Amino acid sequence: MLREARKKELKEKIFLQALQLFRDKGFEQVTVQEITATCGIGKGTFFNYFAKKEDILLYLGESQIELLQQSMEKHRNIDQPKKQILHVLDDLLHHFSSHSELMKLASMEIIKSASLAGKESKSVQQLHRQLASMINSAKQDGKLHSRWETDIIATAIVGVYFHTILSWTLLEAQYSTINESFRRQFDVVWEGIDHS
Amino acid sequence: MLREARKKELKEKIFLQALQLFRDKGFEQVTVQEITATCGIGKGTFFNYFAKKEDILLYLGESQIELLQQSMEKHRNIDQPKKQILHVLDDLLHHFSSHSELMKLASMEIIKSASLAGKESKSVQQLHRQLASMINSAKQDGKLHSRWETDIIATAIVGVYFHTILSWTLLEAQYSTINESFRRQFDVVWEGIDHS
DNA sequence: GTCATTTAATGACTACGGTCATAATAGGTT
DNA sequence: AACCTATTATGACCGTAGTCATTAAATGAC
Repeated sequence: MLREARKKELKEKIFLQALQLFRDKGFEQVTVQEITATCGIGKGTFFNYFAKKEDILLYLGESQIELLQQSMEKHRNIDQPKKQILHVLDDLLHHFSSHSELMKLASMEIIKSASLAGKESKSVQQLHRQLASMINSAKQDGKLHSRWETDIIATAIVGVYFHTILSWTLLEAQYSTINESFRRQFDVVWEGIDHS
Repeated sequence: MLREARKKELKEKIFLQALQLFRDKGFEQVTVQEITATCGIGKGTFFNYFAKKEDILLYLGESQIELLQQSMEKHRNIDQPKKQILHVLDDLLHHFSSHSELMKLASMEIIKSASLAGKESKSVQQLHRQLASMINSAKQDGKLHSRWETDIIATAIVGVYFHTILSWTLLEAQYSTINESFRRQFDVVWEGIDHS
């Protein structure tokens, strides 16, 4: 149906224009009026695509899922599960670092909406799911021996990852610092996971 | 000066009335009008004391500092630094648990404002400082031997603590679960800290 | 007590996020 | 084409956070 294609196209347009404006002027300084004017549509139309202004940031978080999948594809043939997961998460961290200001805001919104809704956001769920799938494969291929259930392992890793992101937003550190800190934390956690 | 006393008194009144209303109806459902009406003052007066409605939540976070100091006093004479710190942080967690809804919101605001301001909030700074002071005392008394600088140790512990808080807001878990998880994480970190 | 000055209180006003009833339009049906 | 229905666009409108010029009050000097 053409309808669907148009809808998605317009949503993408609103999303991209909004991001550009946010980058230029900062989230708070951009009004919904401004976004819609830039897109050549009426103000009300915005809210047909995003329930709240903040939802642009949630969508940004969700759009990282694509990146995640690309990265998993890229590192599909790495043998050691630890290395594989580390590479994937490092890709995410790296991307995060190159758009840090907006990504920080997006993280806040993801956490906030998750804590208000009492359930995890789409993007966190996805990360969890993809990690679980990597871990399961590794288990089945005999590359990982652990007494923990896959879900528990995935949760632990997501926890470390988010802790890293959070520290970053708080400490305003460089990518190299954060990455280093992440690796150290990951080492500790992995030691508890892998009983090979 | 009487001026100062009155000011503080009114700020406290606004703060307490606002908290009560937030608890009754939820943060979003309470208007500034309502808060000021309950206090018998004009709407504009609110903003002489708190720059934003959200700042009530930040103030709530800061008010935990008192609790922190009380707790440190209470456990001042515990010999082992590990036990001492664990007791203090457990007190904080426990208090957090008994006002969890508001404290979750407050945590979000603390993190948010910290990430926007690019620096840590008062409450986080205080926690860091007090931990550092405990650690330093322990070092000087020969009760703790570590190759790490005091600040690094304090940062690591604050990190674990905040990770715990964050997990809590995301997972909607019970106090006992969270507390258990915190102890485990703390054990791991402490192992890296203490080289006695 | 009176005047001057600093500080706090106030509510009309502004700007923006979000709603909603209505208008426009696309797709399908005959 | 003519009509009907479901979907999308729209901007007037509403409620509220936050501003600000003005008023009121407190403090201090003489």
